[in-house]
Amino acid sequence: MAHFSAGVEYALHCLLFLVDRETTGRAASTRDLADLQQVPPEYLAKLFTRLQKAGIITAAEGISGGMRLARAATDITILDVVHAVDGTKSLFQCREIRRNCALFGAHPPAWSVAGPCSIHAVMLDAQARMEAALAASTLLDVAQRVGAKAPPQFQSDVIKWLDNRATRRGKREGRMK
Amino acid sequence: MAHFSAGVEYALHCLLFLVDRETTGRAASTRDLADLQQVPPEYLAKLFTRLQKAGIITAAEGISGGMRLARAATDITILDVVHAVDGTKSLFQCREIRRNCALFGAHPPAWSVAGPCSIHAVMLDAQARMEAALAASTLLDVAQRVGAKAPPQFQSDVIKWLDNRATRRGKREGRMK
DNA sequence: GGAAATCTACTCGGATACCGCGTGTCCGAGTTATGGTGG
DNA sequence: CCACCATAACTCGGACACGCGGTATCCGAGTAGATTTCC
Repeated sequence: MAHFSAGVEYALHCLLFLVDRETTGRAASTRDLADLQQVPPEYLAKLFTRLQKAGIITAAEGISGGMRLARAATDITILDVVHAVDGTKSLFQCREIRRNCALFGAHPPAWSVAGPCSIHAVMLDAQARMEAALAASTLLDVAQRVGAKAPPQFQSDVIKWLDNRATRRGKREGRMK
Repeated sequence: MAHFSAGVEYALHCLLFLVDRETTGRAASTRDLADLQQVPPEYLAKLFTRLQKAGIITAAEGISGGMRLARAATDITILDVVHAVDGTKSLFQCREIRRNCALFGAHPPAWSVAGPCSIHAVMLDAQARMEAALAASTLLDVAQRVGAKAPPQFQSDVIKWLDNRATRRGKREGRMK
């Protein structure tokens, strides 16, 4: 399958909405963000705890709690989010086949295991270039590219949609004042 | 787990031995290559059929058959092998979450799905840089780096080991002339 | 001694079993603002 | 009118079920060289 999990995609899309939401200062709950994008709410909640541990978002508990960005959107790279959600897993897991050569017997000679495996080195280089590309774009970069495609009122529509759901919380059924 | 399968590692290590073997011109059987590196023989055989379909190696059938490189080692990149074994799978599988926005209802507007998803675009760029790195090193590059670490007689020892196993094929037990 | 049959080991391809991990769900615990209630 | 309590909805964390794909194994079919057998 793909190297990056579905959780990375979920998290990134949510964070893009949080970037827009930064202007108003209001927090957004995981349930509302999940309903907004039709993704499983409990699964999303689990992802957000990882984002919080990584210092990308801050969570407010209680009935009017929710998530907001922990630092400026220019200070959060795509790589940060990937690492927070998926951990720092590597593209290639070297099994040190070089030490299994039948000519060596039980104990491979020192020269054969000195330094990194040459195949592994190529893969590590490829991974480093990939991560450099992910570290080069920030949340704000992507959010602006999305915002440039949407019509002007779309962003405020989303803000209204989230605010509407947030303000009718805790109210008794049908007794909104 | 890791993005590149274990098959990629098996195949690359085998191909490195085939590079050394190119000088003598003799083919190497998958069974011998598997025993040389302690990897499962049947699994390796399956990998080699994929490498053959990709035009990386040629196979000779029959009792004294085996594998050899289909073209020069300078003409086979690491990316070629990865694609032959794992197929062209992508780092990131976009699920088009952008079209699931609750504000859209059943049919998302045209502007929301125009062009590639912005998150997907970042991932595609990262993947392109990774693949460029893998396409930059050839089998010969890696083989030379391995050969530089090994003592001089090691390469000939491997050739002798493989030749020894190849020549005692088809002979009746204990009746080698 | 030479031709035919047999045997061995190889490549090739499909079917299948196993198992770990990603994905998703469920549940309980602790927390905070709101609405209702009693003094 | 004010203090207090119950409720709703939130975050947090662990446990668990499900399904897919990577890994590995097995088996049968076809092929080519070495050996044996037979004329």
